[in-house]
Amino acid sequence: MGTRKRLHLIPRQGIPMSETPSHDDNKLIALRREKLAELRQTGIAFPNDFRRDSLAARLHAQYGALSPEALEAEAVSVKLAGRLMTRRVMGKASFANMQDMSGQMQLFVARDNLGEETYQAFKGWDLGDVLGAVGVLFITKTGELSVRVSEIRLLSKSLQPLPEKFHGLTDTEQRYRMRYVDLIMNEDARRIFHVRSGVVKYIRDFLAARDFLEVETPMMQVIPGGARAKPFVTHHNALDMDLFLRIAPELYLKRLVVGGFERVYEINRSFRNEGLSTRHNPEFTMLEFYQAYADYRDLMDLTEEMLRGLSQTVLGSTEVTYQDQVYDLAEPFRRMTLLESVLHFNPDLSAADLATREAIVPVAERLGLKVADGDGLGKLQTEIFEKTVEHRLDAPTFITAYPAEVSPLARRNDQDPFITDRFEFFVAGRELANGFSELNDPEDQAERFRKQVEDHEAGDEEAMHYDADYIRALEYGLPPTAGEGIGIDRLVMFLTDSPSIRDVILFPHMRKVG
RNA sequence: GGGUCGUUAGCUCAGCCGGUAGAGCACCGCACUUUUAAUGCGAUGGUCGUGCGUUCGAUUCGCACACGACCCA
Repeated sequence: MGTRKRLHLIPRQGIPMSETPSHDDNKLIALRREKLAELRQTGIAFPNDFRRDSLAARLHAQYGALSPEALEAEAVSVKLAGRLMTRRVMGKASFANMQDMSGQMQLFVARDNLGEETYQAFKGWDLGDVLGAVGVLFITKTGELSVRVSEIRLLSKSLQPLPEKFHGLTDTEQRYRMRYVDLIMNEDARRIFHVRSGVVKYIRDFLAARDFLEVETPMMQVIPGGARAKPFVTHHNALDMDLFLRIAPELYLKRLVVGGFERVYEINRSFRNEGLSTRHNPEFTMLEFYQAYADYRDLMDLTEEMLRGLSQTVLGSTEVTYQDQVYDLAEPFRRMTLLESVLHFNPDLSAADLATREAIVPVAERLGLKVADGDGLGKLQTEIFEKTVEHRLDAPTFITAYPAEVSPLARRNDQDPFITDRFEFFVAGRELANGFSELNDPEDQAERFRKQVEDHEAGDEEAMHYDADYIRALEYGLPPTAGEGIGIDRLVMFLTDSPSIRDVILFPHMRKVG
């Protein structure tokens, strides 16, 4: 019971409602509870009949630039609602700041405008309380747009004291566990999730304008497919069967292309049963889209256009600052093959070192990679790429020509069947996107599934399963198609200068409190 | 999984060589009708993450555990 004093802040685990103590040993909360009890006795403690007609930010935009005289002449009446954030009491008059979804507005609250009784009540309210205020706009002698309040009411009593007004809530653990407090206190947290919403909206608009159809495919799957990853398992009671949370929507989306939805996309969660880090959350949001009669080159062009427009629209600029580095998305993205990039970043290696399994094994071992008997040339090439190149791909770069061995769902290259028509997109040393011309040869796909099953049986937990229904779908004929996945969380990290994926997920996964 | 660091008042943080803990904000009281980290005066608030050890004595030293942050695989 080590965190006794933290129980006020961290939600209790496993305590039934009925056992929740009715008293608080914290004086601040106890005092607020007493005030609430008094409210219950004198009337409706949580009224819901106040209607606002204005938002703080809109008023600043509309009236903030007016002269005090011009504003006074307009006599603008407003009704605002929001949370009391600060208060400066100077005897019979006070200033306060109220925060709504758009921003903050200063209130001038004076006894002579409200009457003694309401003014005393106002002084008894607490920071964090939700208020409704009616009044007239004016500009203070220090030049701040404010409301001269004529009526003010308490709408929701806040029992929990807010963090300190100047520093806010800074402890990362508490920010993630109690995101609601983080959002109340930290402008930057609000900004990130506004950007995130803007990113998703832009992508929907971008794809809708190009005739893509948004769909939702199963998140609970009998056969988890579409990626190399360990799935979560859950259980369906009525059917008495295990189901997997999806690791990717890919195979279902391609079934829809078979069905004639020639341009489809989905933006939603996938789940991968791997460790937590600043780059991995067990559930993450991915955009996947598929376009018939297009190849991976078309998608590289589309990706470039989308990211450029996205940055311009959401951030107002194609220049993105991430961790003190500036990336200009207006410049053409670099393109190189996987082998070219390995040679570029490993000047001591020659093409011959990477050309055969015999030559590459000692290279891999020298780099500290574990080489298994089943690892072919393509897998080793890719592992060397991941180890020596990936984190150094700073400027926006498409890497192409991934080996077929590590791309079981991608179409082989016509000239060189060892590689596939695939790319991954990197910026700031991180993979943001993965796309390829789809493998639509059902016999080749069946063969590659069989190879995956062999790997799985040999102990590779991430290897894919054989999906017979997907093969049957391909046998009906998948048009030549290209598809791509973009990690929305990582994209938002990049656009919001967030070092951790947890900064861009509202409720990131945390270990439960002891 | 390994390493490093952190956990002290509701929040943000000090706390030296081991002697039962301080500040600012918030809260409470008083004063104050244009403040904005309001101001002035006064008061309250602590199982120092948890457990075990060393010691006459542990917030401080050691070990284990919990949670978190960063780095590595």
